[in-house]
Amino acid sequence: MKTILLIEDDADVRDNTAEILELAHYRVLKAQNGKQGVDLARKELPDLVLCDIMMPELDGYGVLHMLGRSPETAEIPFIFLTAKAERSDVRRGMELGADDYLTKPFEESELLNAIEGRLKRSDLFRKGFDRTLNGLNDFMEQARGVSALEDLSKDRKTREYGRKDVLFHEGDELRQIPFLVTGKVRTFKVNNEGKEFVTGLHVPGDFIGYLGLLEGGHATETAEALEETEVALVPREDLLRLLYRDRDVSMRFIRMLSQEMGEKQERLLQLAYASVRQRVAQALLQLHDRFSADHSEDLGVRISRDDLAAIVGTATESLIRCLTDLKDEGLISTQGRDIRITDHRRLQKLANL
Amino acid sequence: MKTILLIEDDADVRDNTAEILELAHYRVLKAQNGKQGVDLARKELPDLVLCDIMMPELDGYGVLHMLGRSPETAEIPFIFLTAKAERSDVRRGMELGADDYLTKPFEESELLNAIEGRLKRSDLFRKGFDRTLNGLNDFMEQARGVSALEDLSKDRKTREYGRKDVLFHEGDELRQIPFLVTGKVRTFKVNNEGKEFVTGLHVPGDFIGYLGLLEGGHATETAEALEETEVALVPREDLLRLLYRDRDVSMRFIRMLSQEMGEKQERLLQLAYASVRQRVAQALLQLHDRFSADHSEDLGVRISRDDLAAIVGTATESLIRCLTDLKDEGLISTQGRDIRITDHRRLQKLANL
DNA sequence: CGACCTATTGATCGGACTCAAGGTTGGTGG
DNA sequence: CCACCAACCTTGAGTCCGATCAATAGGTCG
Repeated sequence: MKTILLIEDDADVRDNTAEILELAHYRVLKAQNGKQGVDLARKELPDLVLCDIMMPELDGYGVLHMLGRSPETAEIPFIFLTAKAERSDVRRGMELGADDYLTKPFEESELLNAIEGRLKRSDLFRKGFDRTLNGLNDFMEQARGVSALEDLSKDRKTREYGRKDVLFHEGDELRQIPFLVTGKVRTFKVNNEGKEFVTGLHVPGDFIGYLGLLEGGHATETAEALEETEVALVPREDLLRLLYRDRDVSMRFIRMLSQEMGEKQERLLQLAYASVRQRVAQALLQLHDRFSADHSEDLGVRISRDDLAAIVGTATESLIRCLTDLKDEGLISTQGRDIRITDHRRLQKLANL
Repeated sequence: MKTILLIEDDADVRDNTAEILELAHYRVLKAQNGKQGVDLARKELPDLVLCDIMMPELDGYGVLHMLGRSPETAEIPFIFLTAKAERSDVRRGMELGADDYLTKPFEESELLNAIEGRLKRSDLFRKGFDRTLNGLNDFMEQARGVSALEDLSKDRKTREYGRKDVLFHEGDELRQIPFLVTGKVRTFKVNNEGKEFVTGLHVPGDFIGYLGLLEGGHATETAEALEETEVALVPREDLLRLLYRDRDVSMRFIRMLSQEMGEKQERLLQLAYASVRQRVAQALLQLHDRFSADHSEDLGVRISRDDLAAIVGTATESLIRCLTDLKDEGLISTQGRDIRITDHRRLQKLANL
C-alpha cells in the first residue's frame, strides 16, 4: 500500500482530502504545517507528498526546499495544492522542482489521477524498468507523456543479427540507437595494429553505443553480435529528447554513466598493475555475474578464447596458458567452449589479491 | 544581438509584442502559424522562441514537439503565450519541456523579464561557465533561482592545501564537494600492493570527486594537491539538488560524464596494447594541453617523475629511461623537474603510431 | 651544510608476446 | 552419414619489454 503525506493547514480541506485518499486505499499521513510535514516525511519516507503552499510556520516552498536537501527525500514526487492558480506561484514551484500542482477546490478524479500518474511514473524509474521490449515501450511511453505516443510505436523497428554480424562500426553515424531485446552483443575498440579491446558486454535491456549519441552522434566503438541477436532501433532524437526533457530520465542516465565510469576506473587500475592471471580471474567472475545469472551454476559461460583475450587485454595464447593453469589448480573447468567456475572463493581471492 | 522568434496568429498581439521586443533591441522573427514558425526556427536558429498555444495549422505543443526532435533546436529556450492560464494547458506545456509561460495580456516588464532571465540562463549553460569562484557563484545562483540565494553564499567556505596534502581519501564520506579555485589536484586509486594510478588531473574550475557523489556518497578515489591549492567546499546536497532539479545542469553533467567516459575508454585501449614509450608520449601531450595552455611554450610542465609514472601506469625507472630516450632523440628537453616538448609533431606521431 | 628526498643509471630477472606447429570442434556438402 | 574443410583451441620455443633491486648523482630545504 502506498503512503501519501498530506500537508495542509486548513482542517476541513485536510480531512476531506484525506478521506478521498483513504477511500482509494492509500495510507495517509496528515500534517498541519510545514515543519511537522518535513519531520514526518523524513521519518516515514512517504511515496508522495501533497502540500499546500500558503501555510504558517514553513510554507510549501520551504518544505520542498528542505526535502530537496537530502537524497532520500529529494526524489519523492511532490504535488502542490494552491488556492489560486497564481502564475508566479506555480512557476516558482515548478522551478524548485515540484512535479505537479492542483488548484483548490479540486475534484476527486483530478486528485486521484494526478497522484496515480505520478506514482506510476516514479515507480517506473525507481525500480528500473523491465529489461524487455515491453519494458522499453512502457518506459518510452511514460517518459514522453501519453499524448506523444502515437508516432513512437510506428518508429519501433526491430532487426536481427547473426553471430559476428556488426551492428555498427566505430565512426558510423548513429541515427538510431539499438536497444538489445534478445542475444548478446560486445562493443570494442581497435588499436592501430588491429588488436581488439572489449569495452563492454551487453545483455537484453541495454542500449548499445549511447556514448556516441552524446558526442557528436558518431559511434566511439564497434558493436558486434556474439550470438543470434534481436534489437529494437530507437530513433536517436527520441532518446535525446527524453534526456533533455525529463529529469527522471536524466537522473537515471547520470547514475548509469557514473556506475560505468566507476567500473572503467577500476579496470584501468587493474590493467595498469595487475598480472594477466589476476585479470583473467576478474574477467571470469564478471562474466559469470553477468551472463549466467539465470541458469545458475550448470552451464558456465560460453565464449571464444579470442573474445575473452580481448576482454582481459592480452594475447590469446597468454590467456589460454592462464586458463590451463587455473584448470590444473582446480579453480575452473572447461568443456569445449564453456568455462565453469568450480572454486568461486579461491578465484575471488586470486582476483582481489 | 539576440534573435527571438515570435509565433502568434493574432496580428495585433504579434505586432504589439514585436514592437516591445524591438525597442528592447532584440531582433525579432515573426511567424503567424506553427508550421511557419518551425521552418523559421530551423533555418535561423533563434536564441529564444515565444509561441502561442492556440493556433491554426500546428499548435504550440506541436511546435515544441517538432523543435524537440532535433538537437540543434531542442535546447532553445521556449516560452508559451497563453490566453487563459488553464492549468491543464500549462502543465502539459511544462511536461513537454517548455521553460516558462506568459498569460496574455502581459505587461511589458513581465515579458522582458521572462525573456532576459531565460536568455541569461541559457547563455550560462551553453558557453560553460567561468572557471573561477565567481563563475561558480554565478552558476549556483542562476541554477537555484534568485530566491534561494541567501543560505548558499554563507555555506561557501574555502580551504587551502599545501603540496601533497590530501583532500580526501578513497572511501571517505563526501559531505562537501571540493571545487578547485586555484592550484592543481590529482586524483588516484591505489592497488593492493600500494601502487598508485592517477585517474584524473584537475585544474581550477573542476569539481573533484563528483563521481563518488552519485555512488552512495563515498569517494571512489583519493585526491591530493600537487601544489598550493585553494578549494571552495560546496555542500553535497546543493549539487545533488541542482542535478535533480535542473535540466540544464543535468545535461551539462551528462555531457561532461560522457566526455570523460570516452577518454577513459581510449585510455583503456592504450593501456592494454600500447608500449610504455607510446603511453609516455601521449601523457606528455595531454599534460601540455591541460597545464600549459596559459603560459604558452616557455616553461613546459613541472611534474614529479613518480606522479608522471603513475599517470602512464608504469614503474618510475621505466618512465625515466623512456624520458631519457626521448631527450636523446630530441623530442623533448628537461630542466630539473620541468619537461618541455621540442618536437611536437614527432611526439604526436609517436603517440598515435 | 648536511640530511633527506628525488632523479638517474646499471644489472638482472621474469612475465607476457610472437611465431610456429600440431590438435579439436563443428558445420557443410556430397 | 561420413569425410573434409575451416575455424578455433592448445602447446612449445625463443625473445623482448618492463619490473625490481641496488647504487649513485643531483636538488632542496631547514
